[in-house]
Amino acid sequence: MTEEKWLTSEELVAWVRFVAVLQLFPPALDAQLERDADLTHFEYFTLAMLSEAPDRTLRMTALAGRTNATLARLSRVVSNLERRGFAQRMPCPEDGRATNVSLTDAGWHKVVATAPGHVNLVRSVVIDALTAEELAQLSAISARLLGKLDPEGKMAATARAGEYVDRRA
Amino acid sequence: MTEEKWLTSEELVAWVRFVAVLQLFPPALDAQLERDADLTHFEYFTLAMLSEAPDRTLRMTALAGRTNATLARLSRVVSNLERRGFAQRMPCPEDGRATNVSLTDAGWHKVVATAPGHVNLVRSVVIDALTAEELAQLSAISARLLGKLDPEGKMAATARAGEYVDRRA
DNA sequence: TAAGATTGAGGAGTCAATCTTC
DNA sequence: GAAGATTGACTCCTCAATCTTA
Repeated sequence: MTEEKWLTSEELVAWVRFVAVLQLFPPALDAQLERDADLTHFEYFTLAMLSEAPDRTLRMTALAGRTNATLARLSRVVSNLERRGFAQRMPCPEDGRATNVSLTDAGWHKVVATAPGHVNLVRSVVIDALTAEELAQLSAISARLLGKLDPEGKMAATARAGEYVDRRA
Repeated sequence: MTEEKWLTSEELVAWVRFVAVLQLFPPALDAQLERDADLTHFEYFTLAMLSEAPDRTLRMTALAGRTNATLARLSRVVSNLERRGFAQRMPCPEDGRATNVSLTDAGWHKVVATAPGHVNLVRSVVIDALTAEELAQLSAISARLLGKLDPEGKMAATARAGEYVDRRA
């Protein structure tokens, strides 16, 4: 407010391009997953995070952190996944206030069946579109931005990062 | 689908970090603008694009391109801006099918009053958080991604990129 | 028939209020 | 009182259908 500093033209171009990416990328992720698996990207990401957890189970709050979501949003999405048979809620034995969410067998199979097609999209739009050097730069830049967007690191998705590991073998 | 190629661990970390940015950044933009100006980021961006246009006027389709939005979404948002007195619709004289949207004086003042605070957010989260080199890398990487996300370049926001120029003077 | 734009219906997200357990 | 989680009310977005003009 009191700064009165504007953007140079290079800064401006960078920002407007980046905003366009922020606007166009999420719909592209949703489109592929809804078409091929009838899942939003957020639903897929939620199932993927559960599939990586011990016993394929997490508390609501922990899952909210891994998916960068509010508890209110997650609660509705989990209800929906539960209705479709992909997830299941149970009271947490250790803390009566908490709720545990588990991936069902059907949910596990859903992730396994959906992952390859989704990875192909990620490869084609990001991984293969950039040089190895650029991808490393994107990774570093994202880490810096997350430092500002989530200073306390509550959103722990970054830490584990096992979303797309190969589950065959 | 038929590729069966998975991600290396470096690729995975880069992707999960970037997804977190995609999830956290838009809410951060909305929060600042709604708090300080009672506008969503999309509404602000729409007003800003109009403020850069000749006569502060654009056809709906052109404005949809500059804002990376569908016509259906834009139509509802413009109705809302019109109701609040920031924009105004008029039939296009040259093409009876088309609609022109203009920024009103109130809309112009709204953009001018809102821009400084928003620029401060952009500076603090992106511009000042990155080195000059990283910002240039982000710009180049964004351009590459847009090439995949919008191959035909219909979303023309990138081309003009005058969103945040200093309008004093 | 296609292009430009709008709208109805339904789904998804947000904020604030609420309930229960710690 | 605070933490964990859910829900009601409202807004926003999407898809498909529709209307008008070219």
